[in-house]
Amino acid sequence: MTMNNAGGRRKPPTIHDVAREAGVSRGTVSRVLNGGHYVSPAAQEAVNAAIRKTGYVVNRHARSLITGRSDSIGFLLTEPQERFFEDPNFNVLLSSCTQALAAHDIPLLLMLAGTKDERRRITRYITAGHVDGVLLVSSHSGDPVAEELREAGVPLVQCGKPMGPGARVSYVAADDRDGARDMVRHLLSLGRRRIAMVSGPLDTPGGVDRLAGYKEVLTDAGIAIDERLIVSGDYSRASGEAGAERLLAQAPDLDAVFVASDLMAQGALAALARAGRRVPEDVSVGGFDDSVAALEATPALTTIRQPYDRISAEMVRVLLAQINGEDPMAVILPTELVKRDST
Amino acid sequence: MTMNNAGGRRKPPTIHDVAREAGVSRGTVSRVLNGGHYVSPAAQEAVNAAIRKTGYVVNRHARSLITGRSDSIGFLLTEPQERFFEDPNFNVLLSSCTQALAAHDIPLLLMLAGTKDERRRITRYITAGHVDGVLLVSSHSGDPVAEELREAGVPLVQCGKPMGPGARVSYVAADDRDGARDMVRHLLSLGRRRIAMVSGPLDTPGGVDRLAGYKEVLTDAGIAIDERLIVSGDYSRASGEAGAERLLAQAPDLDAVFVASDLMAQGALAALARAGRRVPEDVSVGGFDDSVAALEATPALTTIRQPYDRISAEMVRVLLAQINGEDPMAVILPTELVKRDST
DNA sequence: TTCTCTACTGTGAACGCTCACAGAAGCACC
DNA sequence: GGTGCTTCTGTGAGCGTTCACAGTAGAGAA
Repeated sequence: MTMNNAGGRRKPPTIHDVAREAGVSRGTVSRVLNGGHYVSPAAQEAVNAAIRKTGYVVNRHARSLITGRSDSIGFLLTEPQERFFEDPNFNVLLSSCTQALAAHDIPLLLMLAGTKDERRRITRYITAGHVDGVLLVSSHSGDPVAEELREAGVPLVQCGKPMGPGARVSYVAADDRDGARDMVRHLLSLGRRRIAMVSGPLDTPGGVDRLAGYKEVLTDAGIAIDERLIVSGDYSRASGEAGAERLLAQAPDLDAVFVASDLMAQGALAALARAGRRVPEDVSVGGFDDSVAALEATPALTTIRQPYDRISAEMVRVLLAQINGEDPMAVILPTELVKRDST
Repeated sequence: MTMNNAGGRRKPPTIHDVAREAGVSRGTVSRVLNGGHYVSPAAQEAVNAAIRKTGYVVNRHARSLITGRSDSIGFLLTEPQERFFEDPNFNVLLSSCTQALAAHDIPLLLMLAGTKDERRRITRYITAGHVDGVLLVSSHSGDPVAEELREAGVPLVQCGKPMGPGARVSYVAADDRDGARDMVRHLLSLGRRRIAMVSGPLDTPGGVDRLAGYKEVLTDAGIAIDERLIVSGDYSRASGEAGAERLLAQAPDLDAVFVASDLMAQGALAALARAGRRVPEDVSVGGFDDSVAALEATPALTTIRQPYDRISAEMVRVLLAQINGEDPMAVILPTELVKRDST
């Protein structure tokens, strides 16, 4: 029935047109549009018919001007774009956030701000009020963008723990330290004693916490920390490969490697295979994330599962709460050890 | 100097506050904001100082309400999300579109509408006027979303030729048919005569045109078309692998395969290797796209380069022109044969 | 002087919507 | 018959901008 303005040139109908068509006032149409409370069934019906007939779509600019809301959420990624495409975690996180927002009928806008220039443009867009809140993903979590948005009063939830101690910013994260503890305990239970680690970047809480969990369990077990058994990478596959090579050179007697991400673990497996070490016979390998990278690896990776679906759901919940005026909060979710063939 | 509203609770300053602070009228502030023509240097200066002092940011909702513009562009992808992450072409297309828009200081909003539900939500968001125009990427190019947006009068440029014949919708595409011709001529020049093809989906113009180019060159060379040498896939790696296996079964005497995408070609190479065929000695393999998949393949793929940077630039140019009231138009760009190790 | 032109500035009226308020109608209760 | 309550409806104001228009001042030409 939307036979009009096929060319797209004519002005779209306004709430006024709908009101006239339905024989009611603007107020009544507005009430129907926003939930339909205190509207008689007859009026309800008439308005809906008029909307169908005119092909009316609400002008969100006009609405936002009054309400101060845009009813949309931004998913902001400040990583370089290649990382976004390389790391399967983003895929999972993105689709589960989309799903969580779908329950509230809110569209998700993806914003890739890998370059400085783009970061500026996107920040301006956000602070102009085009989205009600932001789900922020960035591994460098002392991110200036986060600070800028927070200062501008934009509701914000970060994925992963931020670096600074007392920053009043919401975040949702898996319990990195506890996950690391589980993995190292598992490796110990297999009889391994020369357990190496490829950690994440040490300027991020995720990198620091996983390493801390590793050291804690070893110390508790009476095993001295050997710095030759520790290197760090940046979560990319290539850095995992390089890290494992370094470990093999520094500590050829290692009998297990705990790698702080599945993608890095893939690289490490490649390096071990090249060095002639059999996994899991000679060396046990543990990953972190439980992304598809863990399943695609040969052998399939034993890893620590990050509950991405729950993380997304919590991020959305916290963000919406904050949009409604609640205070920032932190949520830490438990991880789970997933045993496969690499240990 | 933006010391105010750190908590984000106080109302942001309006153009009125700036005007008062600078001792001028709203009109003058507005003029400074929009290019600064017909404003005295003194007023210019005063307004800029007032903006800095108050931390004023223009309210885009109010602006958009009047101008009918939002100064942002949507990049809409109606593919399933996995495909987006798998196919390196999207990465390239996306970043070059971002770059092309950056020249106009326009932010790009990425919208992934893989599911029907999400498609509805995003379509509503777009038709409500939240973006000025849409760059649409979808291989199923008779896409109902395109039709809906066109009907709603939203400026739209599609990447790749749309399916329907006379639809008045803008698009930018590489010359698929000509690219295919180049590749098949190249294979012929190497002395190959049993040239097989893994085409794209035959319900898309890209799939059809590349196949047409293949048939045309063979026919011109006096070689009869053998249907056993032709299968089709969906551009994914897996479908390329399956396609090559089918070809090997149907026509074991093939001496070349032209695969309609690099990603599928990767799969085909895997299948050929498993069957013990050496590339390029026993079988020459040609791809299409020249994405990173072509370089990552072993051996490196000879392929047809799609000029993604030019495609993006043209998409943006055509879209902006259309936003400014110009008529839809089609742009076809030439491809280029890139010789590497697989032929 | 007077007129015209240019450079600049201020003002009211929109843009399309929501929100608060006032008012009407119907019903029940004392 | 008044009073209070609930359900529904219409109206005016206002959100923060831009835009068209009117108006001022100064320079140069007649």
